[in-house]
Amino acid sequence: MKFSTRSTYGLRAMINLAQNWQKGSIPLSAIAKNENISLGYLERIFAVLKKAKLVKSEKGASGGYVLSSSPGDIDVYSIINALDGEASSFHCMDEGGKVYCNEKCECSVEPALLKISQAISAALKNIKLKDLI
Amino acid sequence: MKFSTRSTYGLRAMINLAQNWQKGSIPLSAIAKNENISLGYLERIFAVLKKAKLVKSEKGASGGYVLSSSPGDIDVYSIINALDGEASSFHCMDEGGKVYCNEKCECSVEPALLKISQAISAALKNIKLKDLI
DNA sequence: AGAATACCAACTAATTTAGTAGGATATATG
DNA sequence: CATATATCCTACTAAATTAGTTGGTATTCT
Repeated sequence: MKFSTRSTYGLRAMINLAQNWQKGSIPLSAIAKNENISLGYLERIFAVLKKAKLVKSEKGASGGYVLSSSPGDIDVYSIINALDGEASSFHCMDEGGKVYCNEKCECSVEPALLKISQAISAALKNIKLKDLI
Repeated sequence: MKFSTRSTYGLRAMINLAQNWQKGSIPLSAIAKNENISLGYLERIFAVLKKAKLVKSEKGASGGYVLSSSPGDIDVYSIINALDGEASSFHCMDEGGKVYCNEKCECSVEPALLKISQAISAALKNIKLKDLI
């Protein structure tokens, strides 16, 4: 289970923003250069992060992105969940955690997969950006 | 971060084996039918699980697969790690946990990604097959 | 002998991923 | 006001991965 580059890039960028939090808006071009990530790709990643209300943007010269709340209030789960879909869920599990592997599914594995899912979510929710600086 | 069907199928099959542990070898055809998974695909999944020494096989009629140790001794981390590569690692992180996003990488995110990686691994190592029956 | 099983390799269609290209819109600053 | 610097938006593409199929071979129980 590897994280996609999308998640990885997103996380690295968010950590970058957290490190420069007091400096106000940071343009993506700076982050792209810092982290050696393609600017165009990073733009689309930030479109998602913005939609998830994890960052705010300011247009125009000297604009850029800022965290929408303090590094202590944003957890890793939210970031990964926004970028790679429902974090720690399984192929045969829908958004609510319901398993649908069989038609007549009184599926014996449902509680098992759910348990694993929740363990990972809990672990990620417990890590805040502040802890990663 | 979704688990691939490979991991999901593998987990479901392993849970199935754990449930039938006392019955000895179970043929893949039974699991495939039970779990509604394509037999050919399941065969390749079990080739990996066997290589990782998580299951043992017996050829021939009335053969099949058994867990290599008791359901209390096999954890979810081992299964997912075998099937989907180093569990909870990142795009820019090699097997040892070293980050290589930049050439001149005294990379500031390395400890961060490592911390996340380890949190997930720990959560998964803590769940045994026995806990999922 | 025959059936059931593990084991193995090659091929394929579909999807996802990561990245590129080219622009439109907004805004701070000289 | 002009310009540079941003976000924002859409479409395209090459590469990789994924899930699955097919057609076998080797082994062993009955």
